[in-house]
Amino acid sequence: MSAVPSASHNHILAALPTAEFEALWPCLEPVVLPLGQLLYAPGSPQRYGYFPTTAIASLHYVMASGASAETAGVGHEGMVGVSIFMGGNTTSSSALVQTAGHAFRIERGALLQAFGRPGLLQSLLLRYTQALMTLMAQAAACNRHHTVEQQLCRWLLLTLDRLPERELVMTQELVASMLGVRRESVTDAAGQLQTAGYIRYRRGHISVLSRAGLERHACECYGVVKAERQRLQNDVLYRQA
Amino acid sequence: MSAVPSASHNHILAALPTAEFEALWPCLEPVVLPLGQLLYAPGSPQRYGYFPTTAIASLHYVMASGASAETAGVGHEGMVGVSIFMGGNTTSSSALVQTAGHAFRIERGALLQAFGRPGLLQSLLLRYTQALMTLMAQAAACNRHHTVEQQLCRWLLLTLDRLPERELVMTQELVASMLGVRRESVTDAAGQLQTAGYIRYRRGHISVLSRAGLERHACECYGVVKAERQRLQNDVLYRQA
DNA sequence: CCGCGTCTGTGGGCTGGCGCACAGAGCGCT
DNA sequence: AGCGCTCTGTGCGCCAGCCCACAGACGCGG
Repeated sequence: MSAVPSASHNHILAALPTAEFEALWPCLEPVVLPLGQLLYAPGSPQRYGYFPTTAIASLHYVMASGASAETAGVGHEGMVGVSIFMGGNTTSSSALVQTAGHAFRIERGALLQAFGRPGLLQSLLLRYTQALMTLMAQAAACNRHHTVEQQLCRWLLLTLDRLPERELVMTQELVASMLGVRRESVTDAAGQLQTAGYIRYRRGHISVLSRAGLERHACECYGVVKAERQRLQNDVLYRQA
Repeated sequence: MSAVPSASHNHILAALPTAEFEALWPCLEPVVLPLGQLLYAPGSPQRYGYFPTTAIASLHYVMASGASAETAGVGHEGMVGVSIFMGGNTTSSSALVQTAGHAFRIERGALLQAFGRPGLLQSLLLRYTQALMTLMAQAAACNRHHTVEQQLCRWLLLTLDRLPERELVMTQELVASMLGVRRESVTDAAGQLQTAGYIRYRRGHISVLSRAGLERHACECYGVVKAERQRLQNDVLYRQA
């Protein structure tokens, strides 16, 4: 995590035409995002937007009781803080860093200004927001209908897709809070997967041994999300051409 | 359902300045939406956007198994088909008419054009889309953590808020498919509420006798959604001024 | 006014996930 | 090397919601 990854690691920034990128560049500030950092608290105004390069953020909805659920994850394919340009100033969700890493952040005002200028950025951001809605819709259905084990597989795969390694740094407690389930349920499910030989668990580190196995056990949601990401990516390339 | 309600019944249309509304008006076509009509199938391109006046639509996510879940409802406060201007052409959700009534529809191209013109419409639509995301995020959490009875209360109240009457035309089967649960679970929950004297059920008609009772039994989500709607409404009024 | 189709109520068995409580085990730190 | 904290494994009892099957009940159309 020492060298700052290039801005082009973020798909949205990478898709911008040179002129637009150069106009934006002075407003982008590289930041390190440590595991667990809260990027937005629900209801509070958002000062910055974040374009992750190697970090992964997780959007959560937190209820009055303290129970919560992940509604979407954001990695290098997207941006955290869409409500800045969508209007309304605040979200009812909170965003926290799920995997430590780098990102570029931009001040609220600068983002608004850039969004207002005609150009590709606006349509990229809107298109991404649309993809985010798809994720959320699916999270709702997945939460209702799929088992914890299926969801764990899906979640592991989605996280893995955004990482260079095959190992993630993550306690079961944390995974549980991501999925919005008990820690013990995760222990159970992870135990199954370990017995099956798909993963190996050791105190805050999960190594994936068999993607294929996980994919077999994951719910359909994984495939759908992956396809949507691909579609988004294609759109971006197409527009860039 | 005979006379066509005025376009001003839709909050977005009502909030437009006269000039903008008049530019849009020729593109708006009043339509009657019968119960159960499918406005969008998942994955297929969307030809029209809809601004409900008295109708209510329901956005569903349908899984491969056929199981589904409501991700958000859309009434006179909003618009169906935000993905037209957000980009990406299709949604993975389907939209169907949950309560028969009227709406104004607009062709995809006309909507895009109107959205592209600088003016209030664009920010109203974006602001509304943001509210929609809030709904979806909450649906995800609510599905995970709250009981069917709580969700039924919430759903009844939210629907009631958009209707002039205190009675809704709706079989339990249909309610079940909205909530993404079994019909029997709805029968159970509705039975409880009827015993408590909050509602009266008769073959496809639900009469609400005590809002207060429902509100006590609903999960916190109802209050949150209502507050968000209010906030949206205030934004709209503010911008108009 | 009668019959039939649809909608609603009920019951029993089953399972996934929750809540709680506690035992062991790994890792970091001194 | 040893201590202590946190993370992980396990074992209960419990309940909500699912699946399945069927009986009654309402209401519409002939």
